[in-house]
Amino acid sequence: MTAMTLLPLSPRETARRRLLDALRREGPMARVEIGQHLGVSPASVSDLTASLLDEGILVAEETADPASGLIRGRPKTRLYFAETLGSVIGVWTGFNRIELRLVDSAGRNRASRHVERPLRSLGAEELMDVLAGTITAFAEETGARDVKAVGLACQGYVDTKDGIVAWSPVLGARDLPLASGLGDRLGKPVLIENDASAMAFAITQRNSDLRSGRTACLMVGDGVGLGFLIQGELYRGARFGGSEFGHVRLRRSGPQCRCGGRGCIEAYLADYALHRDAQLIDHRPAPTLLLPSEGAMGAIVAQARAGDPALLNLFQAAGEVLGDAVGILIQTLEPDHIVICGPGTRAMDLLRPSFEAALDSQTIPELRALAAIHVVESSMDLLTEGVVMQALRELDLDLARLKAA
Amino acid sequence: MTAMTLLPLSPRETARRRLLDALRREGPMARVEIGQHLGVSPASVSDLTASLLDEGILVAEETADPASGLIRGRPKTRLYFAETLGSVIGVWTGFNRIELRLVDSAGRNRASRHVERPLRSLGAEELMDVLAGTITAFAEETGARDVKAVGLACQGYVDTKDGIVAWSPVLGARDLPLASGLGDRLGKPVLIENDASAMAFAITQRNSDLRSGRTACLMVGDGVGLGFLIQGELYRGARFGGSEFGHVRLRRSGPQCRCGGRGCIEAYLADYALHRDAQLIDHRPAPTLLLPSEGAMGAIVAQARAGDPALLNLFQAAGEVLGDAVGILIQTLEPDHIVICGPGTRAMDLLRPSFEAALDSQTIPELRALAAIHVVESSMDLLTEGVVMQALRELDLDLARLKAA
DNA sequence: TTGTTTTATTCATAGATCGAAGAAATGACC
DNA sequence: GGTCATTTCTTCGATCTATGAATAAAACAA
Repeated sequence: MTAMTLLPLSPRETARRRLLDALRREGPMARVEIGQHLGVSPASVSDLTASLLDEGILVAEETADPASGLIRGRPKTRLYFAETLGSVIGVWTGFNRIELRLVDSAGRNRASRHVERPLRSLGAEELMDVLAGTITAFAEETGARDVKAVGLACQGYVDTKDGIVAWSPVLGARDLPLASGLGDRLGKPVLIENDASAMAFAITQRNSDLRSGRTACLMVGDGVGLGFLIQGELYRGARFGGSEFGHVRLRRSGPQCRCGGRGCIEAYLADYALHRDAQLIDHRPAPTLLLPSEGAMGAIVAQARAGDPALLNLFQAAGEVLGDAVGILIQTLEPDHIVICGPGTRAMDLLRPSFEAALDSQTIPELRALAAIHVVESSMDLLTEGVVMQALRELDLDLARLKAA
Repeated sequence: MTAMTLLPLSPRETARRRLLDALRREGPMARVEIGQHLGVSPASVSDLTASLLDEGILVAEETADPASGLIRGRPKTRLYFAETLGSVIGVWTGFNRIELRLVDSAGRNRASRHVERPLRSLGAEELMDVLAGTITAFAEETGARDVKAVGLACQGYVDTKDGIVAWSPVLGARDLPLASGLGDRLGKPVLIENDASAMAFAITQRNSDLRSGRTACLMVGDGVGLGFLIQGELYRGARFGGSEFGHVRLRRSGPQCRCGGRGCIEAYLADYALHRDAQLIDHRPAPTLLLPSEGAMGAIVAQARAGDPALLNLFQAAGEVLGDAVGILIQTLEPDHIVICGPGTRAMDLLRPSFEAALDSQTIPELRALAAIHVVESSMDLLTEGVVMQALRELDLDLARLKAA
């Protein structure tokens, strides 16, 4: 699945996308409501929905809206995605874990699962075999019928347009044509995306405030990533990748990072880093870079909350790095919104004092005041949600172009 | 002059702007050439140019293109800006210097000048009186007839849309309504812009490669600023300002910066910083934050090139900071082009070894390779060129809307 | 049955762009 | 000098998108 989103869209395609996006976010709507929601005339909505009904993408709901029982006038006929359109699978690949999600064409969750599986040591072909196998097994287990596309999110610099992983610390890959490799194995279109971008997309889809202006979503979890959106659309750098902000070096000789460098933001804040450093405090065996379980991370956080001074130091240092990172974002991009998200927010109470001190100490107060900072508690499955939404959008376009041809 | 550029433009206005921009960049062109240049049909060009000729913005050249003497067929009639449209003044305000430039409506330079004048100590009203006086005097000296607008660039966070300087280290201003204040005094529309953004705009207007994709222009001079462009249009943060990348803190307890903080990028790289630190080496009197003359800076560079070890250390540290700064830009924004520009490039030979070492040591090689780094030697007068171009663009829009009303 | 109200569609219009046909202005050639 | 070829520019009709206004549709209310 070449990400056609990134190529210029015709006015019709843009309008169509806006309509379908709104329906996925808001649920079934009548034509009038769609018009009001999008700021478009009823005539245009009628025209657009006529094509979409004709193509079988939308269907009119049989049952009337129960809430409208008391109002008189012609009842609304709400429109929604046809059940017969099939489903889409979203995947996230971490250092040693694969998360999977099955959704229908409306984006509603049907099943989700995760599998523990180290991926770093695998060669390119083996990696793609394992992923294809895992996805196929998931589809079979869940009885997924008619899977139309697969979306996959992973850490690293991902060329979403051409479907190539240019660089990834968790896959150990260089210029890996993952989309075509998986696509060939599965016989379906595959869209790939940077994981922080995927989560940022999911979060902004859920909050309309974050879709206007500029929103920087800093995801803290397995790694640290940045998803940056301008007017609700993901920012793309050279080769249409996202950002590798997590691998900005903040301290010249800091702890080891998965990328091979030292002192990266990620090397202080990511789960693997906190877990490793907590192990070192207890003089445990050689640290690994594996993604620790949520249970293990919860134990560390609980121990810190209980007052363990060494662990408190760890979180204090991490909070300081987080403050420095957000400070750089503010002074560089001056976003309207900064969202701190991902599993790492579980320890936000421990991070916050040093986070705010570091942030305030290095930003110009007038500029600091312009950015609203949101903390959104979100787990890894928001990643699969984000990438699945993107795959659905691409599918919408494919269907339109299929009809046109 | 409320910067209407930042409000959504109608399709007609967008087409009109693209046409006039192309004419200013390329010089007089025939309609066919414009069509080829912009990728637009001859019919559309005819339509647009008819309005522009009608409005008196463009005129057809009387003299035929001498190069086309040998070719047969109907000769081209080249179009260009009417001489009668008046002129525009561009201004840059530094810490203790004002640069001025007068251009005609085609953007051609007519006169330029600079004035030494400390501005930091002035109050808001006094500052605007001084600026208005300087601009009026410049207009009189140069015999500028019919000045239609003024563009002013300065350091700091500038709300270009509403014409307010939200924060500026050189003006000591907070939320200063500079555009309206100057506009009232001069009786003309005034556009204000961050200085690094203005220079970035001028540089990208001169090089078409830099107008596609994402271009980050790091200006090193009186201060350090970032102008970031996406597809040739300036990136705007919250409140429609640019970036204050120069005040990103790189070293936790580095040298004093004009912004009041310590260890900012600017505090190592700006002319005032290098000059101050060079003075300190020689145990000269208390350092000031004044902008040193080009002569003084040239002397320091010459002395370093001659092998002065203390000065070489200074430039080595500055180069390292430059490398760190560019590294952050690459990993955060992954631009297609990075331009290092401004008077600071005069010492690029001294900066380069430590610059490249620092850059390579902290960027992921695969990502580092995606960004082309350009060094553009450019003096302060490219700043006034940039802001004058922007004021001209606004004027184009004003004229169109005047006719429409 | 006849209105009233709200929803949805149809239709004519406006704006923008384009391809193709035609008009204009010149040199080439006999 | 007259005709033709060639290139530039304009005009005209067609297409596409979006809209307001008029119309049709589907209910409830009296």
